[in-house]
Amino acid sequence: MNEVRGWLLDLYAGEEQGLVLWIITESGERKRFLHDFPITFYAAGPPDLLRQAWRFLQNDPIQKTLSGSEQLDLFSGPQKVLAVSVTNPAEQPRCFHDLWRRFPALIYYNTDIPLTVRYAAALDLFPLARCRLIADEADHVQAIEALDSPWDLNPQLPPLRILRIEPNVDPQHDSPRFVTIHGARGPMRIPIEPWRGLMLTIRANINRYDPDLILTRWGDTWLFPRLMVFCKQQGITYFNPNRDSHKRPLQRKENSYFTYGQIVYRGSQFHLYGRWHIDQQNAVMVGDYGLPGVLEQARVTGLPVQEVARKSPGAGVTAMQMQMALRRGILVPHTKQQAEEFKTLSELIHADRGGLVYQPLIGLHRHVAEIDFISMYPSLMVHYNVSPETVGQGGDLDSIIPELDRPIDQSREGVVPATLRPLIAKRLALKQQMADMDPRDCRYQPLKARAAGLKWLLVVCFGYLGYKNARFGRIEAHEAVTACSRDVLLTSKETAEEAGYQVLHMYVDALWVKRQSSQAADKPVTEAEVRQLLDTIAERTGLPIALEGIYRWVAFLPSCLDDRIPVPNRYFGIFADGTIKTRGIELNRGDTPPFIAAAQREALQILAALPEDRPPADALPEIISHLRGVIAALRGGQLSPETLLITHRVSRLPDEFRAASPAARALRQLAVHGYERRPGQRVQFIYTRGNPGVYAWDLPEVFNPAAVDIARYSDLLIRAAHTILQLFGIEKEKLRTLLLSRTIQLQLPLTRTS
DNA sequence: TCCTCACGGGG
DNA sequence: GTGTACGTGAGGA
Repeated sequence: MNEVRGWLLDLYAGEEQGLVLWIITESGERKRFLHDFPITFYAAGPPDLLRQAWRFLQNDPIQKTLSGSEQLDLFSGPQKVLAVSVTNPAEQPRCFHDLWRRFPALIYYNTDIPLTVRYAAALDLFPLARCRLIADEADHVQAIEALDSPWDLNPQLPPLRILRIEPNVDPQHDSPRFVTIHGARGPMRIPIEPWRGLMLTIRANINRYDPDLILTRWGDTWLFPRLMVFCKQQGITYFNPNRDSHKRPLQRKENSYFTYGQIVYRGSQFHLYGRWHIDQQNAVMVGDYGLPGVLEQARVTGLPVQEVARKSPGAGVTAMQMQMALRRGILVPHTKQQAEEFKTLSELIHADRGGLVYQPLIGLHRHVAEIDFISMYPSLMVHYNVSPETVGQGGDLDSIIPELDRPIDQSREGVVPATLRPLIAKRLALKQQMADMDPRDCRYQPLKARAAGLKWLLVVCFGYLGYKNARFGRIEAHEAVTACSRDVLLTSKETAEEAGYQVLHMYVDALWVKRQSSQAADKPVTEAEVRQLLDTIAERTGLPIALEGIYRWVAFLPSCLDDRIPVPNRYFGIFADGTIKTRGIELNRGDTPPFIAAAQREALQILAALPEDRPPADALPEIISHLRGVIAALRGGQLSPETLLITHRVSRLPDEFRAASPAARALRQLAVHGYERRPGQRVQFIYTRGNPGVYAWDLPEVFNPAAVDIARYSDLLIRAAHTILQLFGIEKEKLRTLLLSRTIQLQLPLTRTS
């Protein structure tokens, strides 16, 4: 018998039996173990049908044990079920599938739970867990235990060996000539032709360095698929980037799927066994929270590292809820795998009609404090115990939320709040550590990435609650949360008003307040005063709340179509420290050409640079002169084509467009030259004069700068400038003259705002 | 004026 | 094989 201490690196079903575990030992070895781990799933239904199913399974050659038992359904309580325990995890999917095909009328549970999630629920062992195991001479695990927990704030992680491989250019648009390999030693450049040489070099590097993680760019969509195709053509069987030579890498096809109200493109995937492969170009969220965030998510969700790197956080939330259900002995219903997330982006961008939206007072306001609830929806779910199985259960009707016409059972913590509680606590604790640290400290960035990884799990969980296809979703629970949120915001408004503040605006989880005009409205409100208000609100609502900041001034914008109507989410302002915050204006949009976003930002920076005691309108001459400079550069052809690029994410194939929008015309241009864009991918173009009015970026022919549609870009610039300058009473047409006239007008017709 | 299409957060 | 918010704004017919 051997005792081994180390970290759990990888876990999957073995080909012949049990689970395969890869452990990075404390002494630095990478060791493969086998662990017997039967997988149980359940079927419920009429007794005679269950008896037929039992007989069917007895005649099926897959090794398993059958038993009758009683398990808890989240909604309908105890159920008599047939338990099917498949000895070899690799055979469980097929066993279930055969049964399901033969008995589609039965209700199935625990059929599609990821292996790592089952393992975490059964043994507290999650990806990257530190563990101690005892194995026999054949490396079969006899006993294993965790030495740390997903909720440890600063766990000790294994030292990972990382091999980086990336081509010199984007293979989608160009033909790479070499790849750079960065491993044990410094970078080396390997020519792509001949592929045989490239394959041998990569193989040699993998063998020599034995990396735990191969970090690539376009490894999913280009490098590995191409290498495999090459090897197949040449009849080469010895190239295997896995650490586990018993298995071939797992390839998944590219797809476009609908989620959060838009089409997302996900390239093909190339997963390894015994080590990880992450393609930074295909791991959508990696840019947001980086490798530390991915590892953090793997630890808390129990999903494999390679999966969390490529999936959206919705999959992580589902995994956490499944794990919680397994731990509590609650059945996880089988649903055919649909879109992985809630269908709307609403909770993400605060546009949910369920959340309270207030009409702001249009115009510029001085000395305004913005107060935000922290992770408001998750906090509400925990605070009010909102869960699919608690809403509408027990308790009396006039319970906690006046607006809510149904009770929420408070006798036991629900599955969803129980899942969220440690997540919220951990994120807050990490943020607390960050607050006590110098941002230049090398430990700061990883903390931030981990906190961001957790934040995303919290953000999507609310959407899941209302998603009818989610395992633990129920629309009533979703409504309960939004009802609670409105109640909380209204309570906050009352509290603020009682404390002598005027509430200028409220938006889902934030409110903007200033002193009542009777109370020396122009005297800056102090942080200490607002903190007092915060404490009162936190006390009355029971929710965590934070001061986003105190604005020198903030401007709420009217609708572009009717300047008397305010829109709730278009505003900008300058905080006391000079920081700019903007929402919903041109520079926030991904489809604004970079030079326009930059010009708008510059205008705001000029405003921010103004001494505090001067009125904002004093910045006008400098802003106008700056914008005139931008127009001059545009006319003079001094702007690089890249800064003129408009980026759109297209929702359909070129011939599926009903309207010849600029993006559609750019797509067609690309198609003519044999360049393909799948729905969900980006297309970039420049407005040009004449037909077709666009130049699609990435076209092989050279871009002619003389073709740029200067009038059109001027219009876009004027529009963006007007968004800011309308506050100073400058009409769009006046602005056009100010910016476009060839002679400089010395007198600026300015209306001062009070 | 109507229709189509795309965007949106936070740190 | 997946499902289509909602409000706003832009561009084209």
